[in-house]
Amino acid sequence: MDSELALKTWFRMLSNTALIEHELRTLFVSEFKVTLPQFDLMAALHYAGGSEKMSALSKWMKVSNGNITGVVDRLERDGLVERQPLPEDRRVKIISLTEAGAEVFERMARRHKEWISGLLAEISEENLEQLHLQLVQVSKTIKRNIQ
Amino acid sequence: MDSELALKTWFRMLSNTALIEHELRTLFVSEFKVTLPQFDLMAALHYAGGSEKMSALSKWMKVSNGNITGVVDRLERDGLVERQPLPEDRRVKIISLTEAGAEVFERMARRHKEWISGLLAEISEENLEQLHLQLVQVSKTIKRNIQ
DNA sequence: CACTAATATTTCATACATGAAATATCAAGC
DNA sequence: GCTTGATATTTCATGTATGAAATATTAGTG
Repeated sequence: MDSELALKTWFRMLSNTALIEHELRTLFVSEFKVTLPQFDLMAALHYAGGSEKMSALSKWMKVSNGNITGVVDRLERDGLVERQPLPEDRRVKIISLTEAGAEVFERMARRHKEWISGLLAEISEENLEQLHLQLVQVSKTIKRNIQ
Repeated sequence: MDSELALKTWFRMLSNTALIEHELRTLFVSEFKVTLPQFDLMAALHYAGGSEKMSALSKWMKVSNGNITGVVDRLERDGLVERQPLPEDRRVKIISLTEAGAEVFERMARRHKEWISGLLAEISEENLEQLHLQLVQVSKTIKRNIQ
């Protein structure tokens, strides 16, 4: 196995990801004053049907509990999400999108999709399909080699 | 152009990168007590021939000046790099790997390559070659669409 | 030579990110 | 009912990250 090729491929994957992330962060902040982690958390809430426990967010987003606390703090301060108690278990906090948060999220999700497809626009459907399949394979391989 | 496919491909690229980065971070910290950004900075110094100006590091690593200051502070504290003045321009600081830093870097670079090729081990040479080529194309496309 | 521009680095306020410790609550078994 | 252990969240110390302001120095211009 050619470990130089593996390394080159990894560096390219890393730099592509960094480029796109940097661009997305800039766009989100300038158009919505929302950071990427904040958008990710709102997306997690959206796909969970609107509300979720702190611990479930932490697991889903694969970040630490402490991290979620901070991101939710700032989103709450900005009126995009709210914390509610769960009567039957007073340890739990339920986080949900506020009305304003849900409205902003819809607009952000639409723009996000436009931005991504804009960045990858000139890649042919066929190539993109093939790339996606390969990335799925890579994902399986990595997961096998990590556990 | 299928923007759902573009989005799926992006998510897969992002999650693969996050998985590998997480694994590398864990391995670097447990085996060398060095963080990923610290390794990256040492790698930049190594490939620059051993020493470099702060501003050149910032440009090369595509991070802000303030960030470089902090990473260098901690590497200096741990004895892996040192700051030296440049007599002919007293604004400049030259950062270089110490003897200890260079020695540790050699070991880290070797392990890094082993880890990456280990993670991607079961991917055939042919598939890896193809993936690399596609990622290079993606890189060109993105850069065209960002400027 | 004095003034202004530009360049190099650090400092600051803010926001992530981690893992470990602290706090609060619940659940199970005696 | 009380202890013990598990679960949920927050707090803390540390290390990235950004962009803007502050500082120091150099270079260019009248």
